[in-house]
Amino acid sequence: MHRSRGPRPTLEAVAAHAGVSRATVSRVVNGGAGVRSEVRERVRASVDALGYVPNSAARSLVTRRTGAVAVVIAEPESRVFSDPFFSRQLRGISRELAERDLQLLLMFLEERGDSARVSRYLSAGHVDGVLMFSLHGEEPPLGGAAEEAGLPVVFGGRPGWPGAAADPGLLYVDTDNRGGGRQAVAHLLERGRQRIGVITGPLDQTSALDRLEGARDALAAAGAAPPPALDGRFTAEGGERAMARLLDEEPGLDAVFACSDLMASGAMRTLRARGLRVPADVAVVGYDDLEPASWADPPLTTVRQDVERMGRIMARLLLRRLALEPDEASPSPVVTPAQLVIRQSS
Amino acid sequence: MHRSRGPRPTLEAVAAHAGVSRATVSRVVNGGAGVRSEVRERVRASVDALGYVPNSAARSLVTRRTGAVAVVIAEPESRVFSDPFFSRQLRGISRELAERDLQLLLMFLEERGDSARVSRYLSAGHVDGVLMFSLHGEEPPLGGAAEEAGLPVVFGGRPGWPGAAADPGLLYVDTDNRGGGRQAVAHLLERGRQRIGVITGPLDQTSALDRLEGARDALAAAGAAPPPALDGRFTAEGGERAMARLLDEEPGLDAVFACSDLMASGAMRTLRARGLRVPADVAVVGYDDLEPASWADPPLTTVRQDVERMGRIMARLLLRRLALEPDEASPSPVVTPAQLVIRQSS
DNA sequence: GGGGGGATTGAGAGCGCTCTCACGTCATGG
DNA sequence: CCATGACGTGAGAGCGCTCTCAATCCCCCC
Repeated sequence: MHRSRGPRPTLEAVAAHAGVSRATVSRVVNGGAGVRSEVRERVRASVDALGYVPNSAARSLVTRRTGAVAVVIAEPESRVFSDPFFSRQLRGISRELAERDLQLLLMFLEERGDSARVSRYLSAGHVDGVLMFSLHGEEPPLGGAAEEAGLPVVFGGRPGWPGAAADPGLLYVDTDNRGGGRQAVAHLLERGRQRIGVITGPLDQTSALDRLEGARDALAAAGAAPPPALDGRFTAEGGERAMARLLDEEPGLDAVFACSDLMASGAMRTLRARGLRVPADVAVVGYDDLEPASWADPPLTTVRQDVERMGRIMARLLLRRLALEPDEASPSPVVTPAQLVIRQSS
Repeated sequence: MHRSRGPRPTLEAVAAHAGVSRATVSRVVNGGAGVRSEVRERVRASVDALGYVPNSAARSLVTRRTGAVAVVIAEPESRVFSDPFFSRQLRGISRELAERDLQLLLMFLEERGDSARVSRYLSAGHVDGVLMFSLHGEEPPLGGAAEEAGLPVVFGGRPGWPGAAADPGLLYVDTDNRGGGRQAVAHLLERGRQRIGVITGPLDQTSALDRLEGARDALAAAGAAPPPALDGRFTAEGGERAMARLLDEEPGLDAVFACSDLMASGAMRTLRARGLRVPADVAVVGYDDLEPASWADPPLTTVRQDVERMGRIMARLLLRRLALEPDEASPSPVVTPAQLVIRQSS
């Protein structure tokens, strides 16, 4: 029913067509409360007849709402996409936002100049709120810019910069990385492994650090010494190299906890290359439970986190900050559980 | 230098601060042409002092430009993210857009209702153009809505709906799937394989269809019969099942071309389960050259496509449509090459 | 039958910005 | 010395929408 071509119809045009005022059309378009049903139907008919769609710029000029939320990822896209962690989280976010008819705006913060660009964008009022993934923990990245612009922010993953822990207004969603690390190593201990190595991620990320801490917790609880640990940089190649060095440095090693499935896959490559059997000679536990983890040979024991749910929760926290979600209590950070999935590699 | 808190400063405020008119400030903010350098500097100083950032809603209300481009993916996010094809393409797109200071707006079109939502969003003038991935080929998905709203659209992948081929205005970027399929199978033939099976993707996607056609081309060129082909749905499980059926139905099978690496990984699982060696008993070629392809055991021969470049090209085509990129010739579809990467699985 | 009150509706004032035009103000050339 | 531009600047008209506020209408009850 769209009268196509020509300039898009405005409220004014619809009003004229329906024989009412602009205000009335506006009311109908925005829910139609307080308009006689007869008039409402007439206006709706005109809207359809003309193919009217509200101009969002005009609308948000006056409402100061954009109906969009930015997801800022301060991480190279390569990492983001090679790591299903983000994808799943994004899916959760996107689902949650879609339900509220909010748009998701994805922004990558990769190179130096990007920061200024993104910052400018956020300040320009394109979005109502920000979900931020900033994994490298040095300093509050764009938090400043966003907050200055009065935008509510929710972080994905526990922020690691100094003072973050002390900031009561800081909102984030994280998984229980420490608990996950603890479970992984406790499991290896249960299986009777004696010398357990850890392949960690970059320790400037709280997730990497927490998993290592969890591993230490488990060993400490069993009265064992802290494990030898090497950084595998969360990549397959890093895992490969770290495994090699661990084997060289710890001759009796009979188990390894790799803090990501990617690193575990690299580690298994090294083990295979050296003729070591998994799990007979060396047991391997990963982290993440990516899909490929189950294809590995042997299928990988790993730690699963409900990442999609984390995404949803992030979105929900933001919505509460935006006060779209009426809720009495002021929101606070959320940590979701991690769960060991036992397969054949351990 | 930002005077924070309080309402954000407007042009008016900057004008007052600098002692000039709103128009002059606007000129300075938008490039500063035609303003005496002395005045320009004064205005710039005021902008800094007040921390002025233009209100994008107000701006695009009058300019009818938003500075944003939507990427619409008519595919479940699960698929999108499990398939690095998209991620890389997105990276290319995002890079290209970032260089032009355009924002990327990612939208998934997953469930039934999403279509209306996205369509509404596009019509609402939130974006200047659309990059659309619509793989299932039945009908022009949102093309209608976008075009009706006067938005330029570039498709990722050759659209497959009836009449698409005939539409001269249709802009898309694709890889040479047919050529890739041809290379894969030609390679297997060169290796002396006699009975080659194909595990295809869903044939309602042009990419899947083209790869199969390519395989047929290669066999036809060698004077061989068309290959047995089964749909593996572009998933690892599908590949597993398809491989099993192929083995059952084609006893002498000594090679398989799986039209995606995921399916190849599934196929290899089946082969391993049946005690068949790769490549001694059955050679395997995949498609995509995902990172995990090289971790496989043995590392997977596959077909690589420069996906990131495809993304960049898509973005560039759109920019030309938007006339941001001055260019004499009217843009036309682009097909990028595919390249066989030989590893140990064949 | 008249008054009160709630439900509808319309008029109009902006939201913050861009852009056209008209209005100086100088430097130039006849 | 004045017409002629070129250049710089400001005034003001919207862009399309929301929202307040006042006007109007209708219905009910005394």
